[in-house]
Amino acid sequence: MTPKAPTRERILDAATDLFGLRGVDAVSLDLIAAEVGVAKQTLLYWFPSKDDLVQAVLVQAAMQLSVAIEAAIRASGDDPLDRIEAVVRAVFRPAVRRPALLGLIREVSRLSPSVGERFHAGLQPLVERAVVYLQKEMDRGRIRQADPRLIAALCYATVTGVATEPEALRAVGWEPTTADLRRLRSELLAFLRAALAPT
Amino acid sequence: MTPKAPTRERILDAATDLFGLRGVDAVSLDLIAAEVGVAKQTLLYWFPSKDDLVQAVLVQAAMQLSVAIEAAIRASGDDPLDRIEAVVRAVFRPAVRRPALLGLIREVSRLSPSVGERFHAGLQPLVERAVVYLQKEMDRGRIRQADPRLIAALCYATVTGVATEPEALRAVGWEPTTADLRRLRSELLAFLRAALAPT
DNA sequence: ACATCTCTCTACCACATGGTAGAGAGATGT
DNA sequence: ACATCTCTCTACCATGTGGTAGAGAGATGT
Repeated sequence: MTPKAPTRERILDAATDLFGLRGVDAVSLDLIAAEVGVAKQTLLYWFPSKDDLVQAVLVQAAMQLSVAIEAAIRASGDDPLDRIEAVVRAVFRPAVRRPALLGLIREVSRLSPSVGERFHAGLQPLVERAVVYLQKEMDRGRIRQADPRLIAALCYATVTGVATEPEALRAVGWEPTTADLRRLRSELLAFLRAALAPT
Repeated sequence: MTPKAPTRERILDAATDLFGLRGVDAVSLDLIAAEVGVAKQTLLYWFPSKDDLVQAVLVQAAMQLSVAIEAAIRASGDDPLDRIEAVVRAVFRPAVRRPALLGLIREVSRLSPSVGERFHAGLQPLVERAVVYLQKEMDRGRIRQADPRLIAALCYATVTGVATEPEALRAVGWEPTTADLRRLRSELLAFLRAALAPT
């Protein structure tokens, strides 16, 4: 039997999956508690309120994604398209292992402003760096000239959109098999490369 | 059966906005009733349950989008990139007038399977036509060679993603002004054109 | 041995929610 | 005038929710 992870961590993990999969509103503290195998009050001991739990979950998710992205950037080559591909792959990997991760991010917009605020602040440095980088590469002519901020948003929308909308993918006959997943990733990368390549 | 009672329509309209904006789970029947200015039981008279209301809202939204898209296609020229641009503009227009419309669609994935099923079935013909069209234009060499089904999904993800994630746009300094909206649309179109243009 | 601290539990509550029952008020058909 | 149909309402309920109060069980420090 695997060593029992600390209660707090197990709660965070279960909450991440459930929130990302079904949405924050649709998941009750009772459900999470049942999933973890503890009493609801144990949840409320570690996280004084549901909002606190949501916030903790978001902070952890943002951390994990940030770390994965930073690592991918450091390990990637110089060409901007290669670097972007590395980032997308880095985002895809955890998203596959835990499909709820990206779905979670989309929950942010409908949570209380304070929570969204903090999440936003946490990712801001990453966003700024990305924008600066895009601008620099555009100036160098290695990426198509455009508004780097909107390009960042568009890439983000494409990646998270396609990774979090199984409904849309099923509508075009896609299925969550390993093979289809690989095809999806490769088409996504080709799509982004084409969208960003200098004219 | 259902005469042109203004009440029913007003309920549908309010529900569309609220569901799309805050999510189905987060909007109570009481809230919708208050918004419309009737008693909750009046809602339950027109729509026997909340699920029925949700379904009706989705059907209406799908209809509106379908009609807008069909009209755009019919009115557009022959070039596939122009045609795609026309469709995107057609989707953007109602989405701006009523920001909740596209947000609503993203709710589908977490509703009861039966509701999702029906919605899916309603849009299926449109999707199939789009895929066939993309394939044909790829064969003609007027669109970049790729899997037409995944291309459809990717375009969908990009458009709805960017139209429904104010959070992501705010993160890059975007604001919902008319001017910024126009810039966003024009960048989005350039992005898609680049992504789809033949190599 | 005692006090304290950490962690989990049972028992309970106030409240919002979706939904039921049924009455009243006009309109409409005969 | 009467019956019926359509529409909206007030009153109420069963359930699930987030959250409180506080006790018990170990471990740890003195």
